[in-house]
Amino acid sequence: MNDLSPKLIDMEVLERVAPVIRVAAHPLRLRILDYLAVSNEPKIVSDITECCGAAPSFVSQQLRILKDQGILRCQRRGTNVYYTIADRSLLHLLACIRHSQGGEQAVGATIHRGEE
Amino acid sequence: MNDLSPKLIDMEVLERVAPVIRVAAHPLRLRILDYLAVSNEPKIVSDITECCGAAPSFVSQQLRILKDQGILRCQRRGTNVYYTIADRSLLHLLACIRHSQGGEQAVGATIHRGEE
DNA sequence: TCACAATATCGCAATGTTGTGATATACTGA
DNA sequence: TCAGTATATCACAACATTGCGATATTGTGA
Repeated sequence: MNDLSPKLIDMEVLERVAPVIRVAAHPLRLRILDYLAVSNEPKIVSDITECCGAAPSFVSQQLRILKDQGILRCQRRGTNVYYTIADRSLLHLLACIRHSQGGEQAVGATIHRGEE
Repeated sequence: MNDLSPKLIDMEVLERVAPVIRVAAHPLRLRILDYLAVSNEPKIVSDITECCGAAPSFVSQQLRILKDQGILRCQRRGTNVYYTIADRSLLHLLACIRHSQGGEQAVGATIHRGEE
């Protein structure tokens, strides 16, 4: 009943954060992030595709979504395209998931907006 | 190229976690969670509705989604229904968002599956 | 019992997401 | 230049989500 609005997170902030969270809300995209995080180096699309066990075109689409959100960055070298994590926001989330694989799970991330 | 699959988070786990993250990927639902977290006590639907500035029917639907995922719990008392946080998984996420309102933002959560 | 307030559900149109297969583009080496 | 490999885009059907207004349900107090 009493007004808590000064304590609440700005609706504007929530609206900015929600799409980033949405990007993480898909098993395949989480897998891509996890793979790139564990690899700790740029990876080419065919490797990412293989580790996902999904159709290349679908993986490519998901890579684009992640890139458009600024989570990934890519660089072409010859016929290959290397993807790497550009925004480490969601890594905390992955770490939490990993640490709780049996029983309770965790999700944690730090969403950077703008520069690193 | 080399096989990192033993280090990767199980696809099964990612598939279980993704829907919970998805539930958080909406500004209104984040607002509801934030409001209940800050209030730190059960709140009735009309209060939640007011703090959301959305149509009652829509808020009610979102409350159901959160309840169905086990994030919220509710209890009717007379003509009112009190909602409260049942699963503190996503609170870490809210805390991270709050701490980074200006500049970089953060998302963090611990997803409990099953009992508290 | 009835009017009323609080909440929930329904029905629906608009929009977005998922996943596939076909096709296009970019680059390399022969 | 051409065939071939790697990646991206397109078109599309199936399905899910968003958000609203109308209607239903639940419980209270008169």
